Amino acid sequence: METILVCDDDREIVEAIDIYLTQEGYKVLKAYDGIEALEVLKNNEVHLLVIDVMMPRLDGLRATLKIRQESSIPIIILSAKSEDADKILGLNVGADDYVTKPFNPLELTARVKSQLRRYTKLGNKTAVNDSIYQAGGLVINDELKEVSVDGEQVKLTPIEYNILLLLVKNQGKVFSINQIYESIWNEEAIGADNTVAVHIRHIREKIEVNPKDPRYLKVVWGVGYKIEKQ
Amino acid sequence: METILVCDDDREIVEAIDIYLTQEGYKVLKAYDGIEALEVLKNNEVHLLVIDVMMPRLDGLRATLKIRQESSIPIIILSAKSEDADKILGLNVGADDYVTKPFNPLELTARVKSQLRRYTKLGNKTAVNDSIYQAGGLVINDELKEVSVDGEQVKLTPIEYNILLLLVKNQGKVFSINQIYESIWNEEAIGADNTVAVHIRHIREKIEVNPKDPRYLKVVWGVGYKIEKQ
DNA sequence: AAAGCACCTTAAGAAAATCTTTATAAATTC
DNA sequence: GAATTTATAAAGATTTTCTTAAGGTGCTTT
Repeated sequence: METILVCDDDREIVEAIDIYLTQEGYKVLKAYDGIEALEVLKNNEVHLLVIDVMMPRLDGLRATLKIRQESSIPIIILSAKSEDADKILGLNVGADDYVTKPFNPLELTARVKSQLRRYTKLGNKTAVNDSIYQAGGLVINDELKEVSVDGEQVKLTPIEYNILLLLVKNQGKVFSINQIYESIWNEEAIGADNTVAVHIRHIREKIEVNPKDPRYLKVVWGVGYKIEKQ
Repeated sequence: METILVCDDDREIVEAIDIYLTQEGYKVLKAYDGIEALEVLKNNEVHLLVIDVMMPRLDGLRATLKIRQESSIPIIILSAKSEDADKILGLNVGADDYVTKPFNPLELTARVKSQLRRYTKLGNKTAVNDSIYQAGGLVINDELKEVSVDGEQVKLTPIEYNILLLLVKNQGKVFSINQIYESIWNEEAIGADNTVAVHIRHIREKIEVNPKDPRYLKVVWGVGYKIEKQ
């Protein structure tokens, strides 16, 4: 369950947002000015901050600037100030979203969910791309050593995995049986035809709907095997 | 330099956005309907998508739905439809932001920058932190299924791994041999003493400097085993 | 159409990895 | 000191994975 901090000196707004977000299954913490928000953030694991601009002591923009120096949690700014310049300033200061008052709480909720989806599920460029190789519905996560086809995970033996990874990493490129053997086993391929062919069969049994009519792992007659770009 | 795909059947809007984003130092690719956008995404590394809703062939919402199944890049939806229900639908379908037409290109630019900051610079709540268990120099990464001692990785068999994980997850707590058996094997522990003891020995051989004088995996005589909080 | 070769398939045999049991030694507790 | 618990090494058993053997099917060339 994610925890959301709502910070606004208008207590009615805080209560209203509390009701909607709690209904969505989130845990809601409250603060009524920027200093209090900093304190709550220091003592709790918070996954998203909804913060008003116009507040006593520390206003929302300054608080955002300070929080952004130490934290990467999503920040949604609320403001009665709807001039474009204010929005642009808030977004540039470090906010992920800017919602002008008065707002529909359902829209705010949808924006909260979108930010949390990004923060907790979708991840970012670095985390996502480095070790993921994809060919249509065939996905290999080389960090976790996991393979899935159309969302269903499949179990491969180590040699099966390495052959498939070689081909998915080099989509569109045809590898002869000898090339496959030498890449995976790191030795000269002498009489290895059948060994590789059996592994190919096993891979197809595991990733293809119909191994006799494969949609991923294709043969190029007289040349070798490939996985086509999807 | 990040690459942004702008997709709208209104070519003047595409050109206008191109000017502003290129001025900010981004590389801009263009598409004029959802099908074209999918094609560009397939053949290029794109870091953010700006996409209009109302387009021929494949509209922006359906395109977003499809793209989200295979990609986690930020998506900003543009739309002349400014009803709250439309915004909520777009955000729920998978968009990171929703901007209603007509829009100030400076505001759109600020929102683009905010989304890219999130995607390329700010960290996210990685699952990795949730899957790391540590007891001094003994670290278990349960997502990668990796164990290391003082920075050196050690190879454990599946049963060894599960026993160690149980104990590290519950540091300080003593588990009897029967409790260990029942937790790992999920069956009643009858005559299992020796089986568990052998695995304990093997674990110690792999993680301890001196298995006869273990610093992690301790016995509590007559009670069971534990890994102390370090 | 026939021959030759490449690819496909199945299952058995071999090898490797892992787990459990056996037998006994060492340590702890009463 | 006796009884019990824990520790240990190695053998035996089981499971998993890989390779080989044997033969079938499909494609290409003549």
